[in-house]
Amino acid sequence: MNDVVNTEKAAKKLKKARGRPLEFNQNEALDKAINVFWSRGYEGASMAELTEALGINKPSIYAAFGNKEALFRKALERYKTGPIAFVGEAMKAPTARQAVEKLLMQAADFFSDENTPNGCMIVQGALTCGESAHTIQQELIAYRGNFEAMLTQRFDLAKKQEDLPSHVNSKQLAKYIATIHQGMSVQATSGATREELLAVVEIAMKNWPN
Amino acid sequence: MNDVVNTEKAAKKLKKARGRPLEFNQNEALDKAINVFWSRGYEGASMAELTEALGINKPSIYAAFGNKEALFRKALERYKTGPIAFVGEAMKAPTARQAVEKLLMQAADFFSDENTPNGCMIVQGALTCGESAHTIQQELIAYRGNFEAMLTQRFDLAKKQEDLPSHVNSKQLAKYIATIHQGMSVQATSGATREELLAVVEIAMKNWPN
DNA sequence: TATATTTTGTACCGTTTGGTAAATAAATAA
DNA sequence: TTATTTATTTACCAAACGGTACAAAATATA
Repeated sequence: MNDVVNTEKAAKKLKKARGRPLEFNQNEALDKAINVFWSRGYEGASMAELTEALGINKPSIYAAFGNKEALFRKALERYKTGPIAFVGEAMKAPTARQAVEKLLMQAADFFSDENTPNGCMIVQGALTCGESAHTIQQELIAYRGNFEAMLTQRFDLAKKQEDLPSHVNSKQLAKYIATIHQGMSVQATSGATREELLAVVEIAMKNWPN
Repeated sequence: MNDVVNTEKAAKKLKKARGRPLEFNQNEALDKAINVFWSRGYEGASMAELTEALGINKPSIYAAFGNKEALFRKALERYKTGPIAFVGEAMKAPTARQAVEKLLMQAADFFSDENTPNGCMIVQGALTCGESAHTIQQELIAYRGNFEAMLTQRFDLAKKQEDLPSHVNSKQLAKYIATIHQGMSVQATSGATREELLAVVEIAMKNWPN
């Protein structure tokens, strides 16, 4: 039985849990939570609605995830590595221009996807809110800041590779792209179609530095 | 006394009111309401906070404005003709390019003004929300639609005046400008400075059709 | 002065909010 | 079997939500 030394985490996964087993899959529950927070925003999503969407009783949610704030955070983290994983992928394109084009075109698809809420959870999760949501609001601002920093880095790299001219200001260009991206999210939330968003991308890409 | 026939409205203004006079100025109260809704959003602004900000007791607010929804609508209407009156003014510039440049540069100032909440009330008033705010959410979407229609009209006019080339798609260009505008609002809400926003505007204007 | 009319302040309403206590159920370990 | 551990269920909590009843106060009219 005790033949190999395992890490605590591995042990936890291998050993069958001691008490009554969970009756739901945590990741599936998080996926459902993502959808509620995504369409309602942090404040607009009530625990009652979350409870019903997850199909789990409230005390089970609290036992598994902590509280509403912690649930949002975990949903957000999963949102980042799931639905919007394409963002990081797009950066790997050979040129900065291709990276941005890929990012924005995929965003147009993603924001207007009829199988998911429109727009971006990170933009509309808590743009404005009451005092009680202030922490979450700040965390989302930080997420958007990281997004912009990622773009800046990509452009700095492109300049080193002489893929972008040296006179380009990476930060300013990144903020411009982020602005388009966030504007597209607002547009999608308001009902803009995939085609409309793609037309916006086409115009936005016309002034790429050369 | 009854020497001239007045309209009902005029009569109401001339005749001294019959009962106890209002102890506050309705427009000043609306200005304070604008600030609360602007920074908190419709749902994030509680009647308790509004009551305190307006310096009026709740029953007086309800007597004067109806309910929270009606208060928001009246504040919004005043926001349109007050703080953002510059939007309509900008359209009067001699060329479409100048109109847009004026619009976005003034928006950069406005969104980052330290004397008022950051961003735009129409964008962040109810981007996402619970069911109870659905009507307000739709009304704000309509407001943004009107903004875009105004831009489209301006570009159509410019095409007639041969100020814009005939191949330009007015609707698409309008949506591009609206996207930038709304993205700037998100950026300002997240802490972007006037200078940063102006840099975004400069890049955005580089690809103006010629 | 008396009356009608309107606003104000206090104190309250039912509902919904996020969150939890406590008993029961389901599993493992001894 | 019995004890231990964990999850679920029901029922509940205080606080905050939007909204209002009602009496007192302030004005114009008669």
